[in-house]
Amino acid sequence: MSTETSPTPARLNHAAVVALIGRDIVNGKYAVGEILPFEEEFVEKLDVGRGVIREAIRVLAAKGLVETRPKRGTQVLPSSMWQLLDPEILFWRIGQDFDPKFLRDLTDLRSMIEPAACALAAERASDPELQLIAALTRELNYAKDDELAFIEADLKFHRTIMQSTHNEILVQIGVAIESVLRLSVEVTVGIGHGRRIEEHEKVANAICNRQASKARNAMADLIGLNVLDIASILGPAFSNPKK
Amino acid sequence: MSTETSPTPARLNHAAVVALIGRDIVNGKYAVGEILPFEEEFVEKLDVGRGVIREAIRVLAAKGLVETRPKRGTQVLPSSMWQLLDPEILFWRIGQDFDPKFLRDLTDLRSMIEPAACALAAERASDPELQLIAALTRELNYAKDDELAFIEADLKFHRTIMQSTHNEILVQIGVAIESVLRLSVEVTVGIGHGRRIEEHEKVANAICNRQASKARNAMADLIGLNVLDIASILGPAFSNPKK
DNA sequence: AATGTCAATATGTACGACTAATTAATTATT
DNA sequence: AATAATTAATTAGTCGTACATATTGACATT
Repeated sequence: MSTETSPTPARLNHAAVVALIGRDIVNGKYAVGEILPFEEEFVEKLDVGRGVIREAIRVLAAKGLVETRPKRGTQVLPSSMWQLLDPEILFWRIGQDFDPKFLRDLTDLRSMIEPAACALAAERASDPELQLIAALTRELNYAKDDELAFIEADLKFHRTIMQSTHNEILVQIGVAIESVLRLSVEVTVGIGHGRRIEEHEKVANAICNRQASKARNAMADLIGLNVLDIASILGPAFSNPKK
Repeated sequence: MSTETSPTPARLNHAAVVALIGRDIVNGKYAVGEILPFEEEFVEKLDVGRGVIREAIRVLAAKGLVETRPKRGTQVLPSSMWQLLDPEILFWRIGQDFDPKFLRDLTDLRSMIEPAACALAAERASDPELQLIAALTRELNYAKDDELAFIEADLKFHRTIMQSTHNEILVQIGVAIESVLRLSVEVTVGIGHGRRIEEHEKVANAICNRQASKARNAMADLIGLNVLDIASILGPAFSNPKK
């Protein structure tokens, strides 16, 4: 039995290396401007072939995290170059801890995008999409006692609105925003969703009646609630984050 | 002399391969869901090593364009997975031709982001940043006869506002929408910038006096002008693009 | 002090062999 | 005949070495 403990130390594959180094960069273990270890060092430290390291660094470069140059090595780029909305980078940043500053940035974005998207959806949504939105508000009601189902329905509600704008870019930003959204739902677990459901219904009704500005305002109200919820958990660090 | 015609056919490097395949994907030469040629085929067709192909495909995968799996090959992902705001992807799409649909999507985004960003900037901008914004409006005036300088000053004006929100994500989105911005400036070359400068001054004044909602409205007006300019060039295909 | 040359070095590329995983065809089973 | 298990074929994944290329920094030259 003891012979089975480590059949082979489970060599890292390319994706694991990307995550390993990527996390260390976005979390500041490697400072901006710093040259990170040379290929050969990674090769022996992680016990993988050089190709794996190279491909991993290529991926990081594609995401704007690093830049490679002969003789100088691989340098960490300023964070203004990072593709912050890239799902992986987002995951590395959110997964770790909730940097209040970054959370506020995402909330800013959400406050700009979602209300405006509701207005667009009210104008552009197809009839089937409107029906889907209406159906989802009902589903929210059914699921109000099942936390997990409620969260999923909530997320799908917002996602559907984004899709109803018929704007590829907005759909994508919507996916990025989902992490804040999920947080704002999760922090309210157990305190009842009555108010939340009401607000969702207002949004849905406005969209389905094609009242653009009403939909915008309703969503702004909804987000306002969420922001209060988040702020009550994170305290002043969120509303007024350290620079 | 004839021996010098082709010293070496200038082998493609990794970045060139990324651009080559990436362009073909975003422009639909490889359809969504399609399996693109196997590594070995690229190797002989492009006359490069297998590592180059692999690294290139890794980059494309990092940008969400493709997904690789053993035995199946490399498959083009649905465009909802593409990192549309990635500078390279943006360049491949914009550089080619102006897809009216995509242009409208970007304009939607701009209409949501920039006015709200002006409001934020009015609240959060530091004093030096306010001075910079003021200085840039003056620079716009000086440069009104030098088209190239005018465009650069215009872009820098908008960029500075984004930076004044102190929001990393907005700065990045700002960079992404710069391409539409550039277009909207370029289409008006030669017809005088008087009106445009006026509008910029309104925006700048509102921000510098920390009047958030006034700044929001001024920027919305400015964008409204730009949209009209673009629509007048592209015609109905822009305002009401084919799905 | 400015410029040009050269050697050191880390990334860039190539090639060949092998591994691993997944699909599809084949065979065995019910 | 339909279904499940087995096997074979294929393609991405990895490794290792050798060589090419480009950038840097030191040194020498003007």
